[in-house]
Amino acid sequence: MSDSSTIVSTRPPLGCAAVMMQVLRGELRERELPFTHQREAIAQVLFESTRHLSADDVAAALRQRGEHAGKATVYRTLALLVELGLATEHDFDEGFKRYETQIGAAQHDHLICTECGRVSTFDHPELDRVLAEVAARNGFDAITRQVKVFGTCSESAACRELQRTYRSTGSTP
Amino acid sequence: MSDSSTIVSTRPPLGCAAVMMQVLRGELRERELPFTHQREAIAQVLFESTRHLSADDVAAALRQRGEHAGKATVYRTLALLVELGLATEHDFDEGFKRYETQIGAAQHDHLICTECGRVSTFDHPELDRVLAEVAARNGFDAITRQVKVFGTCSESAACRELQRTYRSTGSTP
DNA sequence: GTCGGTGCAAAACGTTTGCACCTCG
DNA sequence: CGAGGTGCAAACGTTTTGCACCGAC
Repeated sequence: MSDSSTIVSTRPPLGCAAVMMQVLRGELRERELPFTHQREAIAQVLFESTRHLSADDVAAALRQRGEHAGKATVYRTLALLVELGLATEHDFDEGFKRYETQIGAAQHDHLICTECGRVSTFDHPELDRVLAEVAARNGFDAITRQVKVFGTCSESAACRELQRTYRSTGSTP
Repeated sequence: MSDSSTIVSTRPPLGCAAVMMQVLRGELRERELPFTHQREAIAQVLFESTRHLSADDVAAALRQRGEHAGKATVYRTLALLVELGLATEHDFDEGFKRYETQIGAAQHDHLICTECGRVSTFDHPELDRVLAEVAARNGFDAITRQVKVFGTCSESAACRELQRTYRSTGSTP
């Protein structure tokens, strides 16, 4: 078992994209919804990416591949993927949403650097336990959760420098 | 347009509006920023409220008190309060932001009912410990966090009914 | 008196929608 | 062939901004 709460700049895509695409195809067939070129291209971009993509990022990635989809279609398709459980939507307080492949039912949470914008993920088993306990204690049926820790990362020299500054002055930005 | 009718907070009404106002006055004086009527009125509305207010809610509350502030001023003042550490901004995925008085440095987290919109708060000491541990392990300096659990509450009969349904079918919305 | 705040309207922003046309199945 | 998807532009709702005027200190 690997140490899951270390910085993994993202999930390994490995052969995942192909598998996810098969899942998508199946979900669409099951619902008798068409598997269009645009849906394939947009899903491909998301499934192959190791980052959290905005709708704009997806459109740009398509352009770079020589493909194209109107932004309405990008939004509609991303919403569809979320609805099918193949993607998750995140709001990192940037004024827009980001999307990420959702592999299986596994939840993971985010450390967001307010300096450089890097987002890293972690997964701590105790967190699941604690939140389940809180929900139970409040008669609450949890469906999904969002755990975001904002702060300063130690990935770049600039961020480490900032950490040193904050620590010595005891201040926070 | 924001629909404020559904959001209820379980945070106990504190008689600390006056105290918070004093803190605000002090912070402004320290920064040599003027303590205007609008700032006072907007802060008063927020400090006296036990709910999570949208900018629109604040404007409406002002109107009800016979006061007035342009929406630009409302937004600017709420941003100021956040910057001064006297308020926090929340995004409950409604398409707009909500604001809440921030008392001291205490963090608290939210259970959000996706059915009725009720927002309740919780504070679990273990959560602090777990998140601090995760941050430390990742060389991350945490400044603030957001923990949101979305699901179904048991406050109303309708929500309880829904819980029963989901439990028996094993499905999630 | 001076610097910043305020109000209004207009702009900006990400996102959604209406509608004619196209495509998958 | 028909249900549904797509593209474009226009609409949307929230938030921000430009600018002339006003008010706190």
